[in-house]
Amino acid sequence: MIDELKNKNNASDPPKAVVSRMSLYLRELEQLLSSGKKTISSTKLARLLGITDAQVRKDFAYFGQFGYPGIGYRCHELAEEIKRIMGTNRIWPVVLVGCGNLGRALLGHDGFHSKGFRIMSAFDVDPSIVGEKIDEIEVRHLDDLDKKFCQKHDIHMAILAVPASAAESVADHLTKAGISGILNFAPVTLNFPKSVSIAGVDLAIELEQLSFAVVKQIGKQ
Amino acid sequence: MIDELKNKNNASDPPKAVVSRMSLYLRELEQLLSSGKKTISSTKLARLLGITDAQVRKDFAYFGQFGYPGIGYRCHELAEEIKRIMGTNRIWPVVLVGCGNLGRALLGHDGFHSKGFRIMSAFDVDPSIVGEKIDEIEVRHLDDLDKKFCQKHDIHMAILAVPASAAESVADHLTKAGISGILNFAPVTLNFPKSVSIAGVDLAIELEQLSFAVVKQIGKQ
DNA sequence: TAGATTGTTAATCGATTAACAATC
DNA sequence: TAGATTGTTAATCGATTAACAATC
Repeated sequence: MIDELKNKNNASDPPKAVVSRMSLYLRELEQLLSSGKKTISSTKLARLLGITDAQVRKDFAYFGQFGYPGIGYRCHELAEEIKRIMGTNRIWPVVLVGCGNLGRALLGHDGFHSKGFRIMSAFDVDPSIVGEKIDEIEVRHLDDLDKKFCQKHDIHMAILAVPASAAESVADHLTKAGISGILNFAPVTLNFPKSVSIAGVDLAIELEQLSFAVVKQIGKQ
Repeated sequence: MIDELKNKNNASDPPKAVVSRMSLYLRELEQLLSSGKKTISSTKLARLLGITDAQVRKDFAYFGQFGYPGIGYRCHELAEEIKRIMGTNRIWPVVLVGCGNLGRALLGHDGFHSKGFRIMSAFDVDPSIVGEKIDEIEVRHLDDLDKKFCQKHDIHMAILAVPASAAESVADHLTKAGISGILNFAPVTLNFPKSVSIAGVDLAIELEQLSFAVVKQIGKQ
């Protein structure tokens, strides 16, 4: 049936919300492992995340069968499966573009390292910053970040921490260099073909969302 | 039980996804305004965000009627309405807890300031950091951040940039001080009563999500 | 007016939840 | 075996989209 084909084709393309929760499951599993837990049930994992047990099982079902009826999930095994699914069962070299306030903090961010992301080079266009050494990494000029560089160093991802006004043109530069994943911290929408994946993090918007919730909360008092 | 029913039926409680898009609309409107645009149609606004025009109109409909048939939306007016809805039509004093690498970067983050968020005080527990001055702000000991302090300075929100291991207990401290909104950068799930709103930003997870998309993309080649 | 565009209703689509046979 | 828990199907719930009368 046509519907069946549609469903099958969509099955290899899990909903964004599911993929997003996979990272949360992994984060909990790492914590469980570090506290010595060997197995976990969907019910308990769900409670940790404030969701339903059915959702946990359904989410995993998009990718395979990882559990043991009567037992639950083996934490280590499941964590490894999720890493494989997410593509974080390897080391990813990453570049940072924009070495201002935020960029510098990201350079030294521990969390990246422990998930296997290695910022192996940093770039800027400001002559007063280019050549500087930050955390053992010498800042290079953005011009050096070209197709040749990305191929040589197997670079597929960039962290973009430039001012809003520069974001679009720098992102364009990155895609021309062959980068297909951009973590964008500039407060702008980047409209690119879907062969380039863009994750946007707008810190001020996060606070704004909190403001909405807080106003609602204060109103209740 | 009655409260639960009320919440479910409460039309004044728009979906999270809608609230999240309101911030994106506002961001686009500010850009349109700065480029001199006076009005914008739902179709054009939708195109800027890669969504449908119907969704734009439906989203606004949760909060009221802001458009003019035949004309569209007046950018300035709509921006002001969204600010009012989000609660960012005022200045919010905010505190920062955790003055490490990331915390320092957040202290000087321009984006917060332009949305009206003012980090008016910073806290830590490390004796080698307490007393230090960062960006004109003296770091105080977390013990000083109590109910009295929050009431005196009208503090409702905190930015949490402490290590994962400390996050839960510090967040607990914050809620006891009367804070009802926490922007959490620690890579842990914080389970709190819903009278406390928590927005979590896990930078490593953002890269992990990108990894998933990039692996898929590379596979297609 | 004629063309443009909103606000809203109904239809569609997708995601979550409940239930339970299968399994260990 | 008995109790626990998965994987999956069907039901429910919610969100998005299409369509169009109302409006400027």
